[in-house]
Amino acid sequence: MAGIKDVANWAGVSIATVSNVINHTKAVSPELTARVYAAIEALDYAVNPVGRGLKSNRTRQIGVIVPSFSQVFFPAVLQGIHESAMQHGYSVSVFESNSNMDTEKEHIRFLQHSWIDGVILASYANRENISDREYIRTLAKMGNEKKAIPVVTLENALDPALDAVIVDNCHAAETAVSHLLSLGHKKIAHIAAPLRLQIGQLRLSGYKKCLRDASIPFSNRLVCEGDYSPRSGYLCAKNLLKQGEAFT
DNA sequence: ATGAGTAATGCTTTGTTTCC
DNA sequence: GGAAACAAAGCATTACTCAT
Repeated sequence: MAGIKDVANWAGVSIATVSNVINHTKAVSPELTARVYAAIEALDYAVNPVGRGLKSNRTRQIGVIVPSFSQVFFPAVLQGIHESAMQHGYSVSVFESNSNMDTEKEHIRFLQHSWIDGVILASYANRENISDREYIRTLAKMGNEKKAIPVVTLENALDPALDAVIVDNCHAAETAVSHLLSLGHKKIAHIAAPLRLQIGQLRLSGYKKCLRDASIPFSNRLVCEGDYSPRSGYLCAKNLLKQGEAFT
C-alpha cells in the first residue's frame, strides 16, 4: 500500500505539498497539483485513516447500534444513515444489541475504544429504570470527554444532555386510532411496543387518549404487548382472537 | 506567492535498556 | 530472570522557517 511519502517521491514534491493538495489547506500551483494527482492515481493511493486519525483525532467512522436487524423499522433507518454518512464522507459500522442491555453496553464499551467519531443508538435502556440511569449518564458524558464521542439516540429521548431523533409516538398512535374510528370501527385492539420502554407507554397513552376523546371505554383485554417483531405481532393477534374479545 | 524541509503532535505497540 | 521505564516506529497533519 502506497503512503503519502511514496506519493511525494513519485510526484517529486514534499509530503507537506501532498497533504496541502489533498486537503486544499494551502495554495499549490496547478502544475504540482496535477503531478500530485497523477501520483495518487498511479500508486492507487488512499489516505490511511489510522495515520489521519492519529493527528486529527477523527476517523470519519460512525457506530450505529440497533436492537435488531430483522425488525421492519431498522433496515430503512440504516439505509438512510448510510446514505447520509456517505454524502458527508463518513462510513458506518453497524452493531446489533438483540434487544439486550448487556450486549448494548458491550457494544458501547467497544466503540468508546474504537476511535469512532460518533454513535447513533437505538437504545433499549429505560430512564425510569434505576439500573439503567448510570448507563445513561455514561452515554451523556461521552460527548464531553477529552476524546468526545457524541451520542445521538433514536426513538428514545433518554436524557436532556443527549441529542435524540424521535417520533411523536403519542400523536402517531392517536392518528392511527382516529383513522380507524373515522372508518366506523369502535372496538380497536392495540398490539403495543414493549411497555417497559417510554415508546410503549407513549403509544399506549395516545391510544387511550383517542378512545377517551371518542367516549369509548378502554379495555385492558384489548391491549397485547409485543416486542416489535413480526412474530410477536402474529402471536399477539392470535392471543387477542383466542381470548374471544371482539374487535374490528 | 509558492514550495521545500523539518519537527512536533496524536496514540498504541513493540523493542530495548535499566534496575532490583 | 523479571519487572519497570524508556525509546522508537508507524502515518498524516500542521506550523514554522527558509529559499526561490
